[in-house]
Amino acid sequence: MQIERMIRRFREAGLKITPQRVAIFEYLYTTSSHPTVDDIYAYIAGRFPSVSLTTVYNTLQTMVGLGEIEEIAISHERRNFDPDTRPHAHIMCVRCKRIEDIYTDDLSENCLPESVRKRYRILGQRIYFYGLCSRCTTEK
Amino acid sequence: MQIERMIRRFREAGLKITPQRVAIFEYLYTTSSHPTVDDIYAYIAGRFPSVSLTTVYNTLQTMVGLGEIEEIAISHERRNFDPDTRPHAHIMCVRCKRIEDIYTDDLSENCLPESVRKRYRILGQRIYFYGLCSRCTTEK
DNA sequence: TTTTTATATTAAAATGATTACAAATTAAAA
DNA sequence: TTTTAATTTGTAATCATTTTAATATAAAAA
Repeated sequence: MQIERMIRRFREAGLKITPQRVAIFEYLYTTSSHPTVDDIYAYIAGRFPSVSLTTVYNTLQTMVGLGEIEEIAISHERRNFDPDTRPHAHIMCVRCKRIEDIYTDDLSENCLPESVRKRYRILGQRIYFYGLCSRCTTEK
Repeated sequence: MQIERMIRRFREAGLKITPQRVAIFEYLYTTSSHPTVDDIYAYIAGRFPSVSLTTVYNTLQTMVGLGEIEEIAISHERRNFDPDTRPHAHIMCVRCKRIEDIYTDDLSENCLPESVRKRYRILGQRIYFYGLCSRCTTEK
């Protein structure tokens, strides 16, 4: 399971397994959405009332560093995290701010001209779509 | 010229043409790069020492609202603006943070499956690449 | 040209997100 | 069980952005 995997990855990196960290793993791999720091903090605080935001920030940063979760920069308003590291795109409703995954053939590689590819060591890519979801199109 | 166009657009929208706003237009359409709020503020402050950051924020927000400039969400660290509204992708060097334009055939439209397209009114899209530029690959 | 008025600018304070720090706690090795 | 290094916590500091209210000004009206 994903949580076991993260525990193993942390151990391998010489990091300690704390209940707070495990709770963060559980939240990330149990929620299907794309939580913000506050989403995660709210959940963890429900189980560990004394948890500090710093712990959440630190753990997320460590996981990003290990390549186990990704930061989604689709909006400057919020910082969302994605525990799914398979290549995929995202779409955000500009009204309700909900983010959805889009799995698709990886076309964007082709979009990178040789002239650019020559001058960079490519490390990653992101594709974001913006729109109005059906619910927000109907409501006024 | 682009600056005249912006003046016209502001007039049409019933907004006033102030020297501070014109200076911001000039900076945006004279610099080829992707300035941050602070880049713009630094330049304007050189010409109007008493200019306030609020004015820069307000003007940029108005221009985004008019669809004349775009916000680049390539990184959470910085908020970059792009006066080029033609569809194009961006690549950022993760070390020196420089952002470059990538003009390419619009492939990413294909990447949006019918099932998603049906449920959204699509308003925009962004493609970002991350890499190490040649300069940063060499330097240590 | 002068007066008027609505809008824009400014400065300062408020807010919100993130980071830094030092003391107390704890996981895990010895 | 003891030890030790890493982690957590709470607080304070920092940084970006927004709000607010008073002042200044662009542009329309006289």
